[in-house]
Formats: sequence, structure tokens, C-alpha cells
Amino acid sequence: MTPHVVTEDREAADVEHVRWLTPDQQRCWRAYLEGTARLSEALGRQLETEAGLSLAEYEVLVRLSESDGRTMRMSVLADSLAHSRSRVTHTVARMEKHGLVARQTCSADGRGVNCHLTDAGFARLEAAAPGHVAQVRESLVDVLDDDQLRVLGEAMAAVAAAIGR
Amino acid sequence: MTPHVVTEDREAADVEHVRWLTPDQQRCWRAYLEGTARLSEALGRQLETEAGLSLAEYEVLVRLSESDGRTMRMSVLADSLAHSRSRVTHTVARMEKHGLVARQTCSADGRGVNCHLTDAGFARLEAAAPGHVAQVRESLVDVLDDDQLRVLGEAMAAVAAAIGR
DNA sequence: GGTCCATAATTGAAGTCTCAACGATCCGAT
DNA sequence: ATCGGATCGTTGAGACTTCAATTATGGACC
Repeated sequence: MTPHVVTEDREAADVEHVRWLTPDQQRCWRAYLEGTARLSEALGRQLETEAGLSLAEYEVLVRLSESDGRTMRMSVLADSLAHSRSRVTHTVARMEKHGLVARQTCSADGRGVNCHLTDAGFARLEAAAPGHVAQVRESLVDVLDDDQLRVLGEAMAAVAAAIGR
Repeated sequence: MTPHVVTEDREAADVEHVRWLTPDQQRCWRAYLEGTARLSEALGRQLETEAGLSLAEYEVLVRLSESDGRTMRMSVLADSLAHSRSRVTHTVARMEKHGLVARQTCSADGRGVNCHLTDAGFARLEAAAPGHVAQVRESLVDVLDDDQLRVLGEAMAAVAAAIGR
């Protein structure tokens, strides 16, 4: 974010080479910040109140439900979510306490841990999914036309690729 | 997010009217989730390590630096950031402890509180801004072409408007 | 001028995430 | 074989956010 006030009272000298954002870029960036803040707030609230799940927990359920044997290595889960390993450890620990997943040591690699979706966890996902999808549509997908959504997806994929080297 | 496994073993009956996401929509939505996760992580880490500020604190500094008298009402600050009032109270309390802002009761409205940017806070912003802008460019602005960035901004503005009723 | 309700901001507890440090296991090179 | 570095996952502390309850003030209405 470029606080334009800061750009003033800056000497014409050459000590600073800051490429501040243009006004157009600034508008886009701030719209992004506000949009993501409101969106994650809306999604989190819907899931929490209607399903008793955090967004992070929901995402874990989804990944597991789609994987072979409904089981994933902790590290694969973490990479797939773009969450830190520590974060996934904490999230999964909470979910295990509630019976949504079960952890078992990995036979192939003594260091690894397999995270398995229980039937209760799958049922919880089935119950939560319709309301969550409805919220995603209401707040994002149905708000944009096809082109906007496509470009948004391409742009964020490029961002993810640029960061996740 | 639509766990496609859930869509199976669903009866052809009419009890459920869930409009699941299409595969294209699903790809966009997941790209969005991954992109925002990686981006906020990258921005937060840069600010924390190079300036000792959280992104929320930085945003507060920016808003205050642009406001008349470098002062804003707490509620205006909260609305402007799309953050909850409680969150802003906590953030500002931490910042006040570090001398970046000062709070004073509002003369016009006995309930209100004015948050003022101190000189130390302004100096901190000046020091932090170049590195932050560089990160925003490297991770987002310079990764996208002008059209992508423009559409991204428009889309997120539409999302914010759809949610913030 | 008193009642009622809306708004402003704070508080503390509980939940979530980050960070750095750790123990354990694997693997390649010697 | 074993040394040493890399990977895997966890841990606990501290930082940050949310939620519900609370205090206090403002304003409308009669």
C-alpha cells in the first residue's frame, strides 16, 4: 500500500528508488484487501455458525474426502492447502479431538503421519457443504460474470506460482 | 468448495437443490484460496521481519497518515479497514503501547475515541513502506498485466459491495 | 426530564495462527 | 557402519482474532 503522504516531502535526490504504486494500481490493491477481508469474514462466519467448523477445518475435510482411501500424509495436506505444517498439525489435532479425523503413523516412512477422514468427519462435510457452497456463490461466484471469475482465477494462480517457488 | 465425492451417492430425488460449482468455477475458487493464502503469508512475513509490524498495524498507520490531522475515530478506522471494532481496539491498544498512536476521547461525541498517529508512528510507516510496496509488486502487481490487475480490482470491489450491506 | 433504544468502544476468555526449538527418522557419502 | 545433513511432524509460548458481555453516551419520543 502506498501512503501518498509519504511520497511527498521526499527529496529529488537519488537515494530512494521506490517504485510506488500508481493510483490505478493502488485502487486495485485496496479493493483486493477489502474484498478478501470481507469475503473470508463472511465465509468463516457462515461455516462457524451453521456447521461449527473453521474454514481451515473445512478445507482439510475436503482434501481428505477427495484423496485415495480418504487419507493423506500431513506434509501433503499442508502443501496442498498452502498452510504451514505447524498450522495443519494444530488444526488436525483439534479435529481429531472432535472425532473428525484419525492419525496413524505411516508404515512406509517412520517419520510420516497419515491423516484419515472418519465416517463422522465425512458426514460432517456432507452436512456443511451445501451451506458453504451457497455462501461462496452468494459472495463471489454469482457476483461476477464468467470472464471476471476466469481472470480472477488466472490472476490468483499466477500470484500463487510467483510466490510458491 | 465442492467436494465432488459428496455429489455422488446423492439420490435423484428433489430434496436437495444445491447448485454445486462447475469444474471451471471450482478451479477459480481454489486458485483464489491458494493465492490469497500465499500472498497474505508473504506480505505478513516481509512486514514482520523487516519492519516489526503486522499487516493490520501497517494498514492502520496508512489510514491515519492519510486522514485530516492524522486522526480518525475508532469506528471510522474500523469501517475503512473492514475490520471488526474489537479487532481494531486490540490492534490500536498494542500500537499505543509501542508509541505508534495515541488515543484521546472525542470532544464532539462523548462515546467516541480519536486515534492519532504520533511522529514515531509516522516515521515507522516511512521506514516500512518501501519494503512493503516492493513485496506487493513482486508478489502481485508486477506478476499481472494491466488488464488482469484491473479486472481483479473490479471483481474484488464487486465482492466487497455484495457483502458489505 | 425520564424512558427506551441505538451506537461507541472496551474487556476478557476462548479459539486460532506463527515462530523457533525440538526429537525422530531417513538417506547419501565416506 | 556411521556421520551429517535434510525432512517430517510436533510442541509450547506468544501474538492475533473472534465472540459475547459490559459500560457509557447520545438521541428520539412522550
